Amino acid sequence: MSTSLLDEDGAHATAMDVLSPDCPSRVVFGRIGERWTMFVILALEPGPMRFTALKARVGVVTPKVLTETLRALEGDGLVSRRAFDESPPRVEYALTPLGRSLLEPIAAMRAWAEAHVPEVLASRDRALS
Amino acid sequence: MSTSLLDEDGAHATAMDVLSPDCPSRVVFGRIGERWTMFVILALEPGPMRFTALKARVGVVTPKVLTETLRALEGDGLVSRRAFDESPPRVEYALTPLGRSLLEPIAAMRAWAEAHVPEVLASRDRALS
DNA sequence: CAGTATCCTGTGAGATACTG
DNA sequence: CAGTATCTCACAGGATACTG
Repeated sequence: MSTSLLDEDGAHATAMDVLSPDCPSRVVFGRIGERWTMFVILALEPGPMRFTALKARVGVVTPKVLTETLRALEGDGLVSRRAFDESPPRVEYALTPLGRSLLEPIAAMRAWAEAHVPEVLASRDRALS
Repeated sequence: MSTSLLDEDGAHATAMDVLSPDCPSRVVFGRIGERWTMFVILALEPGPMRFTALKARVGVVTPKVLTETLRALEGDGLVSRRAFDESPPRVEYALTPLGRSLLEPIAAMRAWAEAHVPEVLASRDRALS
């Protein structure tokens, strides 16, 4: 993958590349690894949303951290920020088309979670004994 | 999702649940958030592997961290550990069926990365100016 | 070979308070 | 309302050395 993005052969052929330090995959796995990214993206799924509403949906996140996350996602082109020149201020965050496209693989993860989390939890219980 | 795993309606209906503190999704997103999980799983894709070989595939990881990661994945039932009573010692790690099933959503992420990482990187460049 | 055992550090993230 | 500004800290993770 780091050497050939358009590689057309099977999964095994590119499996090693993801492990190379300069592989673009690290970008993705690095970003989704950040604690709040996924939640913000999922929270934005219904549509454009104001800061406070977003914060409420995400839950316990502090404004500082939410802002940091949003800036990062903006920088990645996954989220757009639109400020209206009003008083009181009004700002709307939304997923960009690129950001919306991430919903699909995230959905795959969620589907996996729904299907298999019970097994994982059972395994964890067993591990404790 | 936290309230109804078998919910059959659309994505929007369950979008909020993932944000609840007790949602099982957190288990997944929490685990994949750990820095080395994905890499270990991907590294194990080809088949059973010894500690040192695994370490070499994953790259720069230290033995301590690799061990921690493996123990966690073992606890989750995603990876199995098999020790042969020989000298020198020999241990083989492998994906369990459950662990192998995780390869699918991971593949979706990788596919997304392959398709869109250039856009993300371009956006980051723009953000720096 | 397959790990442990220590020690150490950066930083992601929380708490709290304040402002254009 | 939509953030900033500080301060603080746990802890994931790294470096290094050692062992059954």
